[in-house]
Amino acid sequence: MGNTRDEKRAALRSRLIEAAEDQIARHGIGGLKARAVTTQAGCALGALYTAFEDLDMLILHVNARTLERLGSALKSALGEGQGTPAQALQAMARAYVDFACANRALWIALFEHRLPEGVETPDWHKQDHAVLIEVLIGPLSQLRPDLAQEALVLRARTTFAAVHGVVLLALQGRFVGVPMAQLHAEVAALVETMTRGSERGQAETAR
Amino acid sequence: MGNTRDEKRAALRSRLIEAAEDQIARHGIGGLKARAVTTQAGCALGALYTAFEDLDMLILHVNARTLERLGSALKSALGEGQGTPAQALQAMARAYVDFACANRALWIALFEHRLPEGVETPDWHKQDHAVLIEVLIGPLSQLRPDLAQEALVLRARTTFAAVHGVVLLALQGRFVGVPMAQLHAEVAALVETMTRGSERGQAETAR
DNA sequence: CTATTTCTTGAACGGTGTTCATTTTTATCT
DNA sequence: AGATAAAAATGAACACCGTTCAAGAAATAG
Repeated sequence: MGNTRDEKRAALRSRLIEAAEDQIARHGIGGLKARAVTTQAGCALGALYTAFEDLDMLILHVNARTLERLGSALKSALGEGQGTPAQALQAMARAYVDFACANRALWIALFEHRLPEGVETPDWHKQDHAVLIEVLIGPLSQLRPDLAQEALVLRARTTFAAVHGVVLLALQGRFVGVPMAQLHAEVAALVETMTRGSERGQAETAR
Repeated sequence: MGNTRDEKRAALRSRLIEAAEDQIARHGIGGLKARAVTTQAGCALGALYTAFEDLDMLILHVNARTLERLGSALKSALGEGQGTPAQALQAMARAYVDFACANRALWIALFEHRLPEGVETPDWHKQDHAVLIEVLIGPLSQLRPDLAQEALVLRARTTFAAVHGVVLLALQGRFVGVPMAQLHAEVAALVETMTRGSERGQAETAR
């Protein structure tokens, strides 16, 4: 049996990711410690560095899993919210807020984690984020048929970032953030304002 | 002379804040080290802890200074952008983007820094953030005279957070962020969309 | 069963923020 | 001014962190 090696290696990686996910969910990204995670995964301290290059890379794998679940939630909301583009955007915004609230620490880890100075995010993980923008392209292109593909992608990033900013400041508990009790309502109001502004603005943009 | 003690103490605090500001500006908030900052301030390692409770508290003082400068920039933009509320909001958004770009690391430090689990931000520093919302109340109340004061404050926080999100993801260099080259244009487009949506939405909100 | 290769282990390393006994400086009192 | 008391500055020492690597354990091949 020559594949026991690879199987054990994969199992170790899996156990480490699971343990890291649990640690981050419970203590935040700053509470992820190499010793705690290896103990919980049932391996030696050094084993972490045979499975992953780095603690940072382990975090990236946790984030990849979180993004996968978040992507599913958004796609599901996009499927259910079939009607006007405005309804689709509202459904996805709601799903985004719900996911962030239900997976607070893991969601925050997606955007709080920073690689050390000079280290670039690996390409495989960059692509994991793409879904956050892709789901917006459809409804946005209906709302703004005047925009070219390039401008549409930019506007999708901007739209995502706007909603994201409201959720982030709220969940981080920042002083300037919206209180959690009003988060759903305020995000809904923002999306409504943005869709209305787009509908009306569409004609004038060409000047 | 009995005030030499307090003068020296104040001078030490000032030197430490200045050194910390320089370190953060050059190496980011993660590059702020107690030994480097005390060396640059010309004092012993332990002196830091006679002047401030903590490295975190030193960072809060740096952030307070940054917020003061940012507040001035926003107020100045509000004063110059006298015309329609839409113009005022555009002027302040532009000033916000300009400030963030010109003070990248210090601005990022405002929102990336997190206190350890369980430690609450002191009240004096919470109030330092208030200006970010206050400058929006005026133009927003003109744009939405239908909203009560309470709802207006909420909407101001949401509006700020939306613009903030776009700037943050861009300056952090996140994959889903808007490229820096398009940041000004996209923020301007977002503010325009939001103001148009508000003007049009104002009547319908009561249902 | 032995020899060889491969992987796993955890003590050790360098670097971090923070503390505290010691020294040095400052203020007070005759 | 000099002696004494109070206060503050100092930096070695501590606890904890991520990461490495010589040594041991395990798996594979002969």
